Amino acid sequence: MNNKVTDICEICTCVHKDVVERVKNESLSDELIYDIADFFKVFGDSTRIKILYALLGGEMCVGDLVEALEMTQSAISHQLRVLRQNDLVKFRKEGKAVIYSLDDEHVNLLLQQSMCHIIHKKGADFYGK
Amino acid sequence: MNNKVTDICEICTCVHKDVVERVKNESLSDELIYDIADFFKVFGDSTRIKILYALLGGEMCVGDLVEALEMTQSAISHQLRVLRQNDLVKFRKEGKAVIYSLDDEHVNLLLQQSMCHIIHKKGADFYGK
DNA sequence: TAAACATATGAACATTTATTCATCTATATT
DNA sequence: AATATAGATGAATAAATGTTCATATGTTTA
Repeated sequence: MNNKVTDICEICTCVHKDVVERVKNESLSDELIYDIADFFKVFGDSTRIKILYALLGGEMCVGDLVEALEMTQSAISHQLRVLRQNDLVKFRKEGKAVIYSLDDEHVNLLLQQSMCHIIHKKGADFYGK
Repeated sequence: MNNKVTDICEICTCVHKDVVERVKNESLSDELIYDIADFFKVFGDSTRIKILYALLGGEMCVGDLVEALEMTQSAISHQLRVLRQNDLVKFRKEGKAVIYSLDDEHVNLLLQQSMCHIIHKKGADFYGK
């Protein structure tokens, strides 16, 4: 098969019209779809997960994160920006330091849930090293 | 600054030892971190979100998805593989057709939650087109 | 005011990832 | 058995993403 988006209907015959019709009617706006995907994308990076998990324990300045996660200051800072832009962390300034904390109640819930899910599924050890 | 991972401790002085110590002790295994990030990564693509959302309404064959989402059969099939590999969808064969459905109770919950979250935050319209 | 420090950021580079194209497999129909 | 159909998949390409390097900004201290 070689479906162009424009001529799917004529070529593909294994179609349940009622199902397709219903799904098309109930479809979400493209904008919402992208927002949902982007939301998850933020959680889809190990550095950001580490940062978020660290902040679950309380606020931390950038230097703390750099040392605790053993990564460069630049890498941490770039990822903090992503988290900021998506309203997952907030910050306050204290002299030279910038102190970050979780911004969102949902974050906690979401991380806990996903960990339960994964641990349950893979039987992974919770704490490591 | 120019932090190498190996010499962070000597260079960076804005560090709260107690905090760093605690975070290091409570850190998750690298494996679990990657599993969590990978888990979210699966939801971080608009095509996969569309497929999952479509399947929330009930099982569908590949051809139905192709037509409903107006994408090529190949693109749909590739993404179904990702969803399969992550145990988010299951399938049964019926003649030539392969019929997919959601595999996991969590998926429903997670999608609903994230949508609520985003709609709440952005005030987006739920249904679109 | 100059120097030091904590953090942020732009550009470059490397890696990952999604889609397309072509082809392959398996089932069904003639 | 030959042909048609539904779906899967490998390779190639284009786009997105994360890290590093170098440098900029803003605050504090000497």
